Amino acid sequence: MRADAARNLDAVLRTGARLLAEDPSASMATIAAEAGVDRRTVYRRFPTREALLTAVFQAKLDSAERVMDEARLEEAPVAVALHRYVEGIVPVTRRWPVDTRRMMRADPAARPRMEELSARLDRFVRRMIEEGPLRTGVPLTWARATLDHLIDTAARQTPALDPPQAADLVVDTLLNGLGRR
Amino acid sequence: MRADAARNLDAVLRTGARLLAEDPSASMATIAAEAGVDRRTVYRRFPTREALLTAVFQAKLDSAERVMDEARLEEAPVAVALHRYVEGIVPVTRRWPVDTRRMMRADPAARPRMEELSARLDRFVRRMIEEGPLRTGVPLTWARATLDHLIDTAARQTPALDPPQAADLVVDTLLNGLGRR
DNA sequence: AGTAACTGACACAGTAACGTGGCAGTAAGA
DNA sequence: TCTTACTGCCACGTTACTGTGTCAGTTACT
Repeated sequence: MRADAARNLDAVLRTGARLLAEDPSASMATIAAEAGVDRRTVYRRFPTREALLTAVFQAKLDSAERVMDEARLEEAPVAVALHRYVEGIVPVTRRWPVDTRRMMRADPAARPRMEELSARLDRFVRRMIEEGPLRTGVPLTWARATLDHLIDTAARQTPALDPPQAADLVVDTLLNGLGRR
Repeated sequence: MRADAARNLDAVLRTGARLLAEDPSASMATIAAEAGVDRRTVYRRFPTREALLTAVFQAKLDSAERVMDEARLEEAPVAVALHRYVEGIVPVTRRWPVDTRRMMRADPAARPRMEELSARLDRFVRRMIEEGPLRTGVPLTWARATLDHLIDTAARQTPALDPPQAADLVVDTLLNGLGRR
């Protein structure tokens, strides 16, 4: 692929992710314009609107998977893996702000992969409960949802924080809450 | 207004809220069908699609405002007000699951009212920091966002929990986190 | 039981987005 | 410098949704 083509492809993907995140019904024309590219160029890379969505989701899933691998969710000590995962996933959320739930509805084909990642995270959370960091009584689904939302909040609401700082904040809030100790 | 008309109106509003929450581009035809009502009937109550959106938002804002009043956010002891607010707002979130952020974009006219409620909640969170429950160092925006998201999670992910239980969970997680103590 | 309000069904024009075809111009890379 | 991959632009048919008109039929309330 030629260099300019690759540049355009990347611009479309990223712009698409951004616009679709804040308005899922953003038109192909709008995305193309915002990416500084002709509408026809978008259609050349992605035959249908759905294909573009799929590509965006794939990109997000790829990144998330890589982060999980590098955090060594399955083997590393939980405390270490947790911090590393959050630190890695925050930039991914910022770069691909598309909503995961909507993603699954819009592209059923991505579901199995999505659920694989989700299950992996669930196993990690269970490990956090069993091996110490998390209280024993806490329901797995609640812990999981809380972790997801804290990450989301840190990624979106506090763009000023760099990933390590954001990870500190998330982990501390998850473990200790915001109350006086 | 006749009784059947009121029933239909309510059905349309609630169905609209539900469908629009999971797909902001849900068509009037879909909403009408799901509410068991003719498309024309919806248009009789709400001249435009936007009018329906506005009505849904108004309904949510009305409920939220009432909850804040009843929780006496400004006067009651913070611990009491917090629990009462969460307990009251969880059913509101469940009944009107529309996303607040998207709401503001879709209906700029609702913005001032929305921001008034938001500011009220911000003042309450500040009071929580000053008067004890929350740690002193915690940034207001982070505390606020965390509270909002915990409420959201409890309302959506754990439909089995009744409002008091959900409030217990939210408050405990907010103050103490999920870590071992 | 009678009246007025309300509803459902079909039909219609207007608009916006999707996806496609063709072609001249431009810029990357040998 | 030359080839060719790539782009921008205009035009077109198709589909889906919005919003409106009409009217006969039904249902709530007096």
